[in-house]
Amino acid sequence: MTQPRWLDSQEKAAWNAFLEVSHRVERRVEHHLREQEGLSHPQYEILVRLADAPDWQLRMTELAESLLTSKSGASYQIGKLEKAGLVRRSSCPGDDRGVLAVLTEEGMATLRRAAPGHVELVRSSLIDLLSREQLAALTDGLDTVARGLED
Amino acid sequence: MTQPRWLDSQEKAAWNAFLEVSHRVERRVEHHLREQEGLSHPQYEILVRLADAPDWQLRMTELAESLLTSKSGASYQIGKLEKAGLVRRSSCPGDDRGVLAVLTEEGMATLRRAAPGHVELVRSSLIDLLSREQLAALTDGLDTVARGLED
DNA sequence: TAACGGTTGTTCGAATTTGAACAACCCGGT
DNA sequence: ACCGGGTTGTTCAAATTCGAACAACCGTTA
Repeated sequence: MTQPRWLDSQEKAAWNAFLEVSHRVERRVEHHLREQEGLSHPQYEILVRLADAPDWQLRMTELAESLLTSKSGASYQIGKLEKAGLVRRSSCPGDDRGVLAVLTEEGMATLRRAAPGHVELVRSSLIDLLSREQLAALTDGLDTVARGLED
Repeated sequence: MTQPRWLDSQEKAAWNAFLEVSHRVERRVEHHLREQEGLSHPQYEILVRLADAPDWQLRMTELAESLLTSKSGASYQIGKLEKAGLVRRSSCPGDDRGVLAVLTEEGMATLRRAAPGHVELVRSSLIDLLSREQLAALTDGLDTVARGLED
């Protein structure tokens, strides 16, 4: 077995900073959304994706892939949102296996109510902490990584 | 109420890239470690922190803060690692409330076994996907954010 | 049309995380 | 010595996540 290519100090710093920021930001967002509207971050993301989708609806599988989560996880959260009246399930025309998650008016209203506070938190957690140049450079790096990780 | 400062397209791109990369990388690391040595990512991080600490030991609270997790979460994972023989609990000299988590020889051996594969995954998930300049810029941005988020 | 492999969404059990509650302990001021 | 506020680690219930298993359905092929 060949010698592993250990991380040098710069690479270690990059990895540690990445892990730290990921966790801290995720934690902040989670707490804030919970206190604000009683939503979890996954639930908020579901509302956003449905609001952006044509007719406010998406197939369960599309939703799960978009959220980078498991099918069962998506099913669980949609169940929660359905009980809360923010989303309803609908049969899928042309495919009896399919299920459409559809945003309700109440779901859209909740999203509109939560969005300003959420955006402010995103700003204070990431965007506004960086200069325009830093933000552009960060995005460039993250985009490159995202492309490299596509299956 | 004033108009919220919505994110422009560049800011939205930054936020989305950040979320996507966070999730994808975390998912990759989790799966890889699980298959490799049967460790979760939190467990691996515990072993790393203990291995770096003087006498291979840390107070439970120090550990929890270092991991950016809750005290109960740290307690749970230390319990798992203790059952697996990779860590042992020890009383804390000079403070009867305290508990020291101590890395065992077996724990260190497991870490040494897991480290090369983990480093390779970190490279293929982030480090090696970027040029030296991109990595430096990414680290700069993340460090700035980390400083801005410190409590 | 019957059969086949592939897809879709749900359900289940197991694992994990969190915050609150709690008991035990520490320490500075009285 | 003794409060009284703060700290420490564990336990608990609740929420969430995942993958495997499953039943139902799809489209293609024979």
